Amino acid sequence: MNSRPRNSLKLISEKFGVSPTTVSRVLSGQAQKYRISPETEKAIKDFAAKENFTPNPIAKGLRLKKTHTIGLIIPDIANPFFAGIASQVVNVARTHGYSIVLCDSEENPALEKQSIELLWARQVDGMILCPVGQTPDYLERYAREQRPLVLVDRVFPGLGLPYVSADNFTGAKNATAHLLDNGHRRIACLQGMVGTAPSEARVGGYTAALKERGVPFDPRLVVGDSFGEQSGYLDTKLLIRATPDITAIFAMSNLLALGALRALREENRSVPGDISVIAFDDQPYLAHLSPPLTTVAQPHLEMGAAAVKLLLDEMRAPSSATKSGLYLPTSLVIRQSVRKLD
Amino acid sequence: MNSRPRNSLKLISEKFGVSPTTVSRVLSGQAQKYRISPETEKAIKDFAAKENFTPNPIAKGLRLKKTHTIGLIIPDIANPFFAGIASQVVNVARTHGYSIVLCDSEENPALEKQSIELLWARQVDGMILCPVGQTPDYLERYAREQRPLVLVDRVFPGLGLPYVSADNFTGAKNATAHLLDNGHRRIACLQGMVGTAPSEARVGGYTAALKERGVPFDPRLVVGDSFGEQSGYLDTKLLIRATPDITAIFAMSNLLALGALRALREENRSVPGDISVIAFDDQPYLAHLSPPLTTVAQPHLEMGAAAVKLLLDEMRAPSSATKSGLYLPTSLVIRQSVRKLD
DNA sequence: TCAATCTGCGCAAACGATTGTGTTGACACG
DNA sequence: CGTGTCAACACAATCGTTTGCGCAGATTGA
Repeated sequence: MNSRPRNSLKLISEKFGVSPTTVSRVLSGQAQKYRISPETEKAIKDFAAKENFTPNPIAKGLRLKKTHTIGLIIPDIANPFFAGIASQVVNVARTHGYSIVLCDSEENPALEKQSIELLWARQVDGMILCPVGQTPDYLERYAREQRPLVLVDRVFPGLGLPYVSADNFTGAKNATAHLLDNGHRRIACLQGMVGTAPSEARVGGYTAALKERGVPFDPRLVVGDSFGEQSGYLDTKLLIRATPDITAIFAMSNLLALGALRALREENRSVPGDISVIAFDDQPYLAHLSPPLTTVAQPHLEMGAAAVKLLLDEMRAPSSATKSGLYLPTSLVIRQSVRKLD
Repeated sequence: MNSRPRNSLKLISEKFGVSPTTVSRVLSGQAQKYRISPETEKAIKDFAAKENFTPNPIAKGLRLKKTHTIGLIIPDIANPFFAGIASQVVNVARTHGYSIVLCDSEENPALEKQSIELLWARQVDGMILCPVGQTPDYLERYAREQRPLVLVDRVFPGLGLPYVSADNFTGAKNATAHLLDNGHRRIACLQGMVGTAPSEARVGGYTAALKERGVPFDPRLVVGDSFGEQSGYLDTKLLIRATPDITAIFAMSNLLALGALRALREENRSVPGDISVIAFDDQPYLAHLSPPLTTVAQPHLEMGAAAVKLLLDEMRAPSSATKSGLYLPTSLVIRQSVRKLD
């Protein structure tokens, strides 16, 4: 009733009067190495093709201790940024013969840790992780244990784990420079979760640009503590009350920008008439907002692809000398949310 | 070097001077059923907890022919609609002890078929599929083979497979009625891929609403053949040339609406001043467009959750009498893209 | 005292592949 | 005729679990 016999090496071998060994060797292309006769080989191959039989990966996994499976942990797969990463991870992995087991940590460090353990227990060959929190703690252990694990986006350099991230520093620096070029001097900065590498790097780029132009840095202009829409909304509201002289807002995520727009609309500030806005991370719909938003585009597709490739390297070489991090360049997409001041 | 010994029943059993059988029974909660002494039980349990050992799922899968794994095939994980479904699938599956193997068919029927085969070969216990094409052909086989498989969104009723979808008919009907209520009579309809259930149902709802109000149906007003942005853009362009008297556009997807907006902007038609627009499928950013778009919200989170539950049912009951389909209600989200005509 | 019952486990065969090491029969060569 | 070579495979162990029986010793009842 519940049994779905399917095929197996044994079944096939009986059908041809040979041993499972022979079938296995034929199907793994070792036929001539083991001098299987061409007739036997052809018969078996034809049959396998007709039934499109593949040796059971579970049994294979048990024997070979390789599951051809990669774990992927994402803080929120419904977030387009991460969905984009995931899509490339899935596709590149597939072309290399790997399947993806997907976990969603729901922006929850505890669940993230749990998922990591789950995936290792499930014998994945390697893992790609977009960490959620600030504290790597247990990640360090995996680094020591030499497990194939690569970090994406919210990376932790210095942990001894390979990682790939956008060049947040330069991206933010260029965006800020763009605002400065357009005459803005009082530029507010809606940052993301403090302590995370992307947020720190972006704020770093922001201050670097200011310093380069000799514009004084005002700590009151750097606000926020989350990448979410709520935070963008609230902090923008507070901002235009506390420092009404700002002429531009640099929102360090997509959602922060949306929140900012909502707040500005409620406060009857026009964009870019009264206040210019730059977002971080491009998404198709940003072009359709009112106004179309200027933003720093992250190469999130490339990030996903790069992560898989780094991981594959890591998986074949038990662990080369130093784990290399990878920063991918961003690009400034100029639309219509920045006004030129005179 | 490559060997990661880890733990195993055998290792643990040797540590406690018992047999692997005993350890297995303790860890699967069969201790008293097999009269394992409380001391032995506790010792083993404590050790397992400390090392947080779990019996190797691969070996378990081989023995039990159950992998506690569900396959999920999505046409495009980067599409927020599908990403939303996926997020719920992952989460609900997790709470039931199942992991998700994710495949992306890239809107490609051939790749879809290939992915299905891959997943079955990988011994998934069940599968959730968002089909891409119009022709079910090979799906029928799985229905006959009684495999646990549930369809989502682009469903095929009458195939003998359980499915879950939004109530596209009623959703479209209500949206059209909303336009009619606002005085619109010449309502164009940007449909999706013809032959797919969602598109047919939505067009069905549209015509039903017209008929109910006695508004004549004009076939020239129903155009398009894809859910993509390009199609929305192009067909809108053509539409306002061919039938300039339209006062409203019902775009039957998100992306179609974006395309329509782009075309209308280029043609200098204001929304909703000159032309009203209703979209299908709500996404957070629609509220931030100019103007905020009125749309038919699909319960895509619920759809994902329902799919998993249907699948779990299917997996425990080899196959009850008739496979039931499930239509989840939509809701009309009224924003500012529909103008009241007088 | 002997059989019956109970306690507390162990044996060994799967599950479906992979692999190092045989084994067998045919043929060649000297 | 003896031996060596070669073609064409087969054996059996192994990966880590689960599970239907089975079994030895202790206790109990009559």
